[in-house]
Amino acid sequence: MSNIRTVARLAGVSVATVSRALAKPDLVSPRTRKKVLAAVEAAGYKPNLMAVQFRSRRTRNLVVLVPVIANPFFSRVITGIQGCAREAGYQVLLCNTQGREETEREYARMVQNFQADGVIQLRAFDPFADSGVGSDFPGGLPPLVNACEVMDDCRYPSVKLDNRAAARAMTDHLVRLGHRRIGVIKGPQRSPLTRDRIAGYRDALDAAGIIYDETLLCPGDFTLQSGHRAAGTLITRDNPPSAIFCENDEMAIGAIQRIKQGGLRVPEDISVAGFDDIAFASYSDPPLTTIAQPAEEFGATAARLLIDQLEGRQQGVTHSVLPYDLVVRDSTGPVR
Amino acid sequence: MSNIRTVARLAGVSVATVSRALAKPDLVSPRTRKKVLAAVEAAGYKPNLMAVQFRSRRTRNLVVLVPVIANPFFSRVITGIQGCAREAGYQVLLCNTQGREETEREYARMVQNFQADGVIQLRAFDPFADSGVGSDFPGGLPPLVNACEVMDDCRYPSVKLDNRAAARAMTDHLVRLGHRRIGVIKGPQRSPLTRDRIAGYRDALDAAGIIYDETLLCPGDFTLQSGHRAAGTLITRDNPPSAIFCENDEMAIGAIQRIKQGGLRVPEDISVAGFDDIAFASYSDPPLTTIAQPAEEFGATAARLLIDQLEGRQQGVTHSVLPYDLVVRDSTGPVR
DNA sequence: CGGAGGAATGTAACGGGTTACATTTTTTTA
DNA sequence: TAAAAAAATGTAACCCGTTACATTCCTCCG
Repeated sequence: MSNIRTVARLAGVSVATVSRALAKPDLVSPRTRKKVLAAVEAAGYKPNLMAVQFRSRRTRNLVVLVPVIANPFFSRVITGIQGCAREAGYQVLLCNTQGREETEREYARMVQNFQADGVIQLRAFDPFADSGVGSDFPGGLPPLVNACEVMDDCRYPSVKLDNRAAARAMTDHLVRLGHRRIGVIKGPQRSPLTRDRIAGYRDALDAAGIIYDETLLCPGDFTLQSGHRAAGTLITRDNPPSAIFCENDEMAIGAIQRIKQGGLRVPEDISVAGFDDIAFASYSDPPLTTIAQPAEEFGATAARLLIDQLEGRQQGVTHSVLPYDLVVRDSTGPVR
Repeated sequence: MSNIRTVARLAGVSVATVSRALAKPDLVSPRTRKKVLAAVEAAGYKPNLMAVQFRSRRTRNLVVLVPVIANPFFSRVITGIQGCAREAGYQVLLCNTQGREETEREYARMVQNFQADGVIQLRAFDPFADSGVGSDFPGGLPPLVNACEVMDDCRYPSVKLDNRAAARAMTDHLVRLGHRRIGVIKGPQRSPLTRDRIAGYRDALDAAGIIYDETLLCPGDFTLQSGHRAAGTLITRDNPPSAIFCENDEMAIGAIQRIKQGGLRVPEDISVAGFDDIAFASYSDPPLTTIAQPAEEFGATAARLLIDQLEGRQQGVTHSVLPYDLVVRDSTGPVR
C-alpha cells in the first residue's frame, strides 16, 4: 500500500506539497498539482483515513443510539439522519442499543475515544450523565442531540413532536365521534412520551367534560404482542371502552387482531387509533387512523443540529418541535 | 486529556510498560501492574482509540451494507450480526445503501481506508469488483462475507437459504391444496433470489404435471405498494389464479388488501402465501402462510465467518446454507 | 539593481499509542 | 557461586498524514 511519501518521491516533491495538493489545491502551482495528481494515480494512492483522523482529531462519524432498529418508525428517522449527514460529509454509525443504559454509555464513549464526533440519542436517557466528561467539551456539553423521545429539562439540543397536542387531537377526534369511554394502550410507564400523550388525552377528556378513569389505561411496550394482550384485557372487562387509543401503530395492529378474535368488528363495535403512521398502517384491515409524524425530518433536523454544533456554527441550545398530522382512515367510526 | 506518557510519569515506569500493563497484563509483574492501574485511575486515562487503531491498523469495526434498513427482515439479520460482533469485541457500522452500487462501493472503501476491518454485504453485488484491491489482501480476497442474497459463483464466504427448495416447498403446499393456477409476485428481475425461487416454483409445478404459464408471474419490488399493484393485475385478468405466492411478506400483505378491495375473500376465493415470516405476518388478516427464515442466524453466521477470516482462524471459503421452515397459517386454503 | 512582499515549496515536529530490540533484574541450573 | 535462562522493564523507532515555520523563488517597484 502506497503512502504519501511514496507519492512525494514519485512526483519529486515533498510530502507537505503532496498533502497540500490534495487538501488545499490552491496553495500549490498548477504545474506541481498536475505532477502530484499523476503520481497519486500511478501509485494508486488512497490516504489512510485512520492517520488523517488521528492527526486532525476528527472522524466525521456520527453515532446514533437506536433503541430498536426493527422499529419502522426509527427506520424512517434513520433515513433522515443519513440523508443529512451524507450531504455534510459524515458517516452514520447505527447502534442497536435495545434501550440498555450500559450499552448506550459504551457507544457514547466512542466520542471520548475519538472514534466519533457526536451522538444522536433517540431515547430519553443521557449516556454522559455523571461520566465527568463535562470539562472535555466546549461549554461543558458533550456533542449530543436528543430526538424523538426527549429528556425532561433537556440540556442538549432536541427535536420532538408536541406529543401532548397530538394525543389531544386524536382524543378529540374520538370524542367528536361520540366516544366517552376511551381506552388507552400505553407505552413504557416511565417514558416522557407516554406521560405527555396521557396528558393530552386528559386535556381532551377535560375539555369534553368526561371523567378520567384510570382503569381504562393499559400498559404496553410498543410491540404487536403487547397490543394484542392489552386489548384482550380491555375488551373482556366489565363495561369495556368503545374506542382504544394506542400509543403506536404496532400495538394498534395487535389490538385490532385481538378485537376481531373476540368476535367484534372494527370500527363498528370498537374504534382503534394508532400513532406514527408506519407503512403497515394503511395496509392493516381496516386501515388505521393514526398520527403521522415527520419521521425523516426528525432525523434530518437532529443531524443538522448536531453538525452545526460540531462545526461551531451554533450557539445556544435549540429545542425544535415538529408538526404532527391527524390521519383519519377507517379504524375509527361513530360510537354505536 | 491525559495520555500514556502522563500515566507513565505518574507510575514511575516507561510508556512501554504502561502499554503492556493494559494490553498484555501477564507480561508485567503484579506489583508494577498495580502501580500502573493506580496511575491510570488517578489520571483518568482513557486510551485514544484513534491512535490505537492507527498504529495497529485494526479498527474492530465491521461495515454492514443493508439495502433497506426499514425492512423488518433485515432488522432481524442485523440483530444477529450485532450479537455475534459484540461478543467478539467488534462494533457494527450499519450502512443504508438503498442498493445503490456507488454508495456500496463508497462504504466498502472504508476497508481500504482502514476505517473498518471487514464488510458484510446483504445483497448480490461485489463492491470490490474491478477496484484493483486484490493485492492489498491476503489471498487477493477482500474481507467480505455475502449473506441473504448471494452472488452467483460467489468468491467470498456466504450464507444463504436454499431458496429454490423453500419456494418448491411452498408451491407444493399450494398444489396439495388443489391449486393449479398459482400466480407469483416476484422480486426484482435480476435478483438471484427471485431466479432461484422461480426455479423452485417450476420444480413443484413440473412434479405435479402442471404447465408453467409465464403470464402468471408479476414483477414487484418487495414493497407493500408493489404487492398491492401486482395483485390488482393478477385478479382482474381473464382466468385469474386461485393462489398467489409472494416473494416476501410485505408484498403478500399488500396483495391481501387489494384482493379484499376487489370483493374477494382470502383464502376462500384466493390463497396468498408470503416469504420471510416477519413480525407482521402473524398479525395480518388472515395471518399469513409463509416461509420462516432464521434471520438472526444469518446475521450471526455471517459475522462469525467474517471475524474468523479477519483473525486468521479460517482457511478456505465456506458457503453456508441455512434451513427454512414452512409456516402454515390461515391465508392459504383448499381451492374452491 | 536592490529590496519588499508574496507565492511556492521544503523541513521536521507532532499526535499517542505499539512493539522490536536492548538492557536490567530475577530465577534456575550446574 | 558462577553461568545460563527467563522475566521484567526501558529505549526509541514506527505508523502516516498535517501544519507551523523556514527557505527559496518570483514579481514588482522605486
